[in-house]
Amino acid sequence: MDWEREWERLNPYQREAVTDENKACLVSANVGSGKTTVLTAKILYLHEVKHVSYRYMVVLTFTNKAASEIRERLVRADPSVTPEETENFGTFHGVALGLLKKSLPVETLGYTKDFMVMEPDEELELAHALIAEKKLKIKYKNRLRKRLAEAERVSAAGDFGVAGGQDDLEILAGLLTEEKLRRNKMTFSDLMKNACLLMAKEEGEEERAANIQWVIVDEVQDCDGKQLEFIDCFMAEGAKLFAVGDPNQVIYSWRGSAFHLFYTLKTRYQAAELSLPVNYRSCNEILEAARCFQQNGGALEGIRGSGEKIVVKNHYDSFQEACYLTDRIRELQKQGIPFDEIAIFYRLQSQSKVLEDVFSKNGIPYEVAVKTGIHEIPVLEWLLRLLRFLADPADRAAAVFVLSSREYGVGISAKKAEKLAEEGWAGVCGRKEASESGSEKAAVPGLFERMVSFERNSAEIKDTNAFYEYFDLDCSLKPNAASYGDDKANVRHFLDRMFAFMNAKDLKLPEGLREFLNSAALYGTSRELLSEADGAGEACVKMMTLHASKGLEFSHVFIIGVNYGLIPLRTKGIDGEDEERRLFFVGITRARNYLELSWYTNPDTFGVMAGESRYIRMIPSELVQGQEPERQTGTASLQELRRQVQMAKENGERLEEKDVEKADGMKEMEEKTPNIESASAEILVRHETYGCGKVVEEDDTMITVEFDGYGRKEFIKAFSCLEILNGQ
DNA sequence: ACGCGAAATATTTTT
DNA sequence: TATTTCGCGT
Repeated sequence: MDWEREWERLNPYQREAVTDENKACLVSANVGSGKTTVLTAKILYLHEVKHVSYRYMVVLTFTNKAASEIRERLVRADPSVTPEETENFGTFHGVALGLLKKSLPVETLGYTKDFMVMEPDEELELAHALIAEKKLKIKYKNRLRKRLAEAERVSAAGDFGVAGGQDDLEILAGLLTEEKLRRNKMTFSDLMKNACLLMAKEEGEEERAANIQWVIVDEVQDCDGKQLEFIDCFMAEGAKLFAVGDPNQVIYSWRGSAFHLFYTLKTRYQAAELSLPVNYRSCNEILEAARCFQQNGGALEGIRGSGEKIVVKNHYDSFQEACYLTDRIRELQKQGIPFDEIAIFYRLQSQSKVLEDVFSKNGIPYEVAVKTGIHEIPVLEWLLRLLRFLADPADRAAAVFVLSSREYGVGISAKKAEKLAEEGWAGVCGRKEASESGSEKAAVPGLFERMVSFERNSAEIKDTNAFYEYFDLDCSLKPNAASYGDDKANVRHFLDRMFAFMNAKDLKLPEGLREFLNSAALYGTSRELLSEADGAGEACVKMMTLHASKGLEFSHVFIIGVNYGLIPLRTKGIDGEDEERRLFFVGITRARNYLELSWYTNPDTFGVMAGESRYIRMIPSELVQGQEPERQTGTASLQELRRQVQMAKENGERLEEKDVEKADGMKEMEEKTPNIESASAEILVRHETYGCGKVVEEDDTMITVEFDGYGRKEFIKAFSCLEILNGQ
């Protein structure tokens, strides 16, 4: 490979980081400063110049996406790398799983080598089953997942008893651990915990860990305690550390990432501190604005020069905004900006709904960045349970789910399925008594029997078709159902993936299935497991939360709802507020060329204040291209109509609109709003389900509409989806 | 089983 | 600030 060429591309700061010789080196990498480039270059440098085998490096990332990006770049620069050499390149959890499977003595903890990864939903189900079985008293059962995670963090931090549980949460946690061990399963956090535990033990460590000479970490600022400990295990064996991260992009501290992490690492390993100040991504105006939200004082230098000013806009409400964005995106597209270079960021997932509605009505192709995982597709969720049962016939909950599923099961109640599963158990244990409960079995189609006898027959099932036919899946997927086509495609695609995985690893069915499920648990959120039918294709406008925007970049970025109460979100303490600021920083630094911020005059969500967020006023005005509030054309929302009426009436009698400082702008507006009936004789509206109707009464919060055929209906204004028909 | 006041919680999400 | 849930009283 051509190391010289790679070297040429680096700036002096990047070079310094790549060649750093310290035992531990912490690189404070600013946004858009070529973090991944440095990471890849470091790996290549160690290999090419220092002659360190890839095998002696551990490369840790937070997400699968980051892991595959590094691997891709590595292969591009050095096509000779093999997957075997880079076994320890991956996510923290992936690498931990690999170590546990290959070299760590899991037996000493009571596990066997073929343990399985337990997905979060499975753990939650198990917890609920245990609560029912042991009659535990647990408060806030619907927030159990959060409470358990919290309890685990607290106990990991060593504050025993501080949790001071008023319920049986701690007992439950204990039982859960026991049960997981009994079932030979580990959750994501168990993977980290157990890997640390076993690596810290002395026996056998010299042979294994002493080989690791370098630990290379991406996005260190997101590490939690366990991940830090994992790194520490390698360090204890004499490995060197090269970690890259950005303290300004700590936006997941609510998930347990340690905020003082840079400081901790610096003192623990006397790490050298370097920085990558040069931002290659954004134009000056955007960087200038970003600096206002930087908390960690490192310099942020741009090299791109000036571009467009930042645009700040004010919309009446989110509906108006969505209409405006529709036009704006069309306009941009006419100027040659492709859809997939445009992104819209917001604080809350729920904010995407209005945009989705308006965009799909107006034919703007969009994609909401939600994790389109397996679990959101019912048929795959069902299949997954089936596979889980096949991998572990002791998993009764999985069997019950499969059989009693309304959509794909055999149409029996959960209770009956439970009973059957229990009897089936007896059947499996002592097969001779099979004829005993003949009447029960005859009533149930063959699905269950096939599930139970799968293990015996699995050797003959070598591909998707064989599997599909063995279970007569056409029968389960119900050819008459509307979703049959999609379901079948999804199932077959998933099975294809499974068999491809097994063939690639040269595994047969029973073990191969377990391996595949483990891998699906860790990498399953990626789109690869889903059918290509949905997703792939034309360029789309991307819509996502500010959190989800981290690590991405776009030419044009719109951040919407920059109001008090949303950005920043109303938070508990000062530290939470700091994180909101970092979140905003992350958002604005995604933009390469154009950034537009908008806020609502009349937010339609409770708890959100009218008026621009303090954050907008923190941006120096010379960077901002001022803009008058947009006058609405075309379809008017109810609120907009009200505004127009008000404007007409108070013509000349100017409102004190300069008084932006006031947070109670919304209240003020409502007080000054005249009753709509005094200004307009008859207003016709349309409702999604009731059709057309006439407004008969309206006050500040409620509106009453008379519909043909439905009579009078009352709506709360903030929630009503009424379209004005004669608003102009 | 139901009603009431007090208390707690809300948002972001990868593996 | 609004909604949900808990726990205690009937």
